[in-house]
Amino acid sequence: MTGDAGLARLSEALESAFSAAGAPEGFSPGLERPRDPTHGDWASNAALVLAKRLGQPPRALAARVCELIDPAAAGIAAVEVAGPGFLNFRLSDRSIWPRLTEVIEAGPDWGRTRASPPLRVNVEFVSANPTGPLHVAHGRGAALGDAVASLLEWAGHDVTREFYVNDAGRQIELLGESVEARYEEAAGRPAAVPEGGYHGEYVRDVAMAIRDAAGPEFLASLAPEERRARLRREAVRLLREEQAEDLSRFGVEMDLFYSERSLYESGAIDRLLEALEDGGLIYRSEGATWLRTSDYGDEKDRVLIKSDGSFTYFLPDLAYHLDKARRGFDIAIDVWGADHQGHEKRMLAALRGLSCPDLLEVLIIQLVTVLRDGREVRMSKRAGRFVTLGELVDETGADVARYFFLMRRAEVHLNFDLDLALDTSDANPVYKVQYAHARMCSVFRRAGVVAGEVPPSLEVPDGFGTPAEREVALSVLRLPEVIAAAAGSRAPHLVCAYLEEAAGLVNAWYHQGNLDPAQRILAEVPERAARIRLARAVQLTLRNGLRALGLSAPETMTRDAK
RNA sequence: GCGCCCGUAGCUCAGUUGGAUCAGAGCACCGGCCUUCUAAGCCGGGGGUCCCAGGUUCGAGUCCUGGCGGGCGCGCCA
Repeated sequence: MTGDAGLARLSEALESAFSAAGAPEGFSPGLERPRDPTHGDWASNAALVLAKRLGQPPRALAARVCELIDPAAAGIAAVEVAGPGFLNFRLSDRSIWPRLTEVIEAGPDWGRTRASPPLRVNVEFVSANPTGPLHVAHGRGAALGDAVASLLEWAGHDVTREFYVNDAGRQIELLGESVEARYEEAAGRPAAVPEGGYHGEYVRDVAMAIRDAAGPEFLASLAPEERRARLRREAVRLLREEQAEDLSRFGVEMDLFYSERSLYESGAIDRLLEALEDGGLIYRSEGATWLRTSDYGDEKDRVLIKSDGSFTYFLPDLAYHLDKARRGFDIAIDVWGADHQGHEKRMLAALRGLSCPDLLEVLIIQLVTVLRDGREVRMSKRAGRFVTLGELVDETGADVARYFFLMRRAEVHLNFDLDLALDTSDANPVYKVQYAHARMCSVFRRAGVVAGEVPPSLEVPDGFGTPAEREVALSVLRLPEVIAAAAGSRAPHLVCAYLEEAAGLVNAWYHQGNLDPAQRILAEVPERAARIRLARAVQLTLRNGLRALGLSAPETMTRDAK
């Protein structure tokens, strides 16, 4: 829960040095991590930023700050002026070890930070129509939404995971008619799936399941209207259950499934229409009722009530989003597929018109292409032919599928490479990270220690045996800031990149022992206890990083016989 | 035609909030090492006009403008 205490020390020492050098009140020098390790552990460009204001050459200013900074207070071993006026800092090894102690003490909470202020955040994702199984695109939304939610929790916010169920409206009617057609067919009566209806094989399965559960005589005894209503209701219920089951197997647990139908029943839609009427935000034209979204940034006004009297999708959806504000959420994050991108402007505009300008944040995720043997696996929703999320999880496992969905930014088209996903070597980034974690656990078993009982702090060693060891230690310390940054920018892929890098450093460190047995973690040398503690710190870091993304961190992994 | 997203190594992509110490990773390829602290590795190497052209700046892969190329969306469907 601590953030980075070592960085805070350096930051304070640097600030007071700048202040003594004549920096204006309230100036806080920036610190960043240089890409090039020869530039030290931390660097500041503050002298360049201030040079003009203070009327001094950047290098001279930097040199002055160099003299003024107190190395002991800052926890640094060296500071130097570089290039046009950068300050490069090298942390002292003695200041790093106590921070590893903090990592071990934090244990399962290592990586969590406190948010100020903590916000109530609603993350809405998947929200698939209950008209069929979830497919791979839903999987990407599920992985991303759940990971963003989790990262926000790790960053100290209060999060609700929510699925909006479109259990009303035209698509549900079509589903009911499609199921009815399959039911009639099975009874030997001629019937056809309606125009725009659902043709997938699962529709037949659903129809049969309902018939068998209710008893064929019972359904046959109902009046046609009643039977259709029942088939529709039962189909929605079954498909919702199936979706929830698929999500659960994928490791996603929703806090709330919010029913669209409930908005009609609670009167929320009527109240919204009244409020819109009173506010003069709607008008009638060509027999329809329109919302003045173009007054608030949309390209054109949008229909809420069609000329046949039925509602568009937009009306209940708007009522739903207003309800999120009513329930007290500070932020509502919606995860939408690229095909819904056109709705973003109208929803933001409508909420602006209804005095909720800052509520909604929309994350648009681009499409997913599944590749097998380097070729695209073609999908067709109309023909009901697609890769379902369930099939994907069966084939790759939940961890692999989730990781592959998360490792790219949401804005880029995703190529899901099934061949790489099924590779169990370190070439597969998921296994690379999980293996590194399992290796550390193996070291504990070999040493006969229980991971949770590794003492956080014995005496602090003077330094690190090798540069590889030092790099691992510094990498470990970055977890909280990486998670907080990923949460802030709603970008789980930043955590993936970090974990892969950390795993690479761990592997390099570990494999040194193969070349030189004295470098093994468990070598009988004085450094052994310190190395076990570093192994524990890195194991916690990998595990908590994986968990913050919603993945597991196995302690043992069996490899398939080759 | 309009809107959103993308364009960086052979391939897949990172590059954090408006820059500096930014030409990067993984895979593939080539060369060397290891056969283990179980978990298919480790080290090194080649390879790039960061789509193009302007602009802002002391400084642009990053910001602005205009092009070009690709994806998606533009219903009183959801």
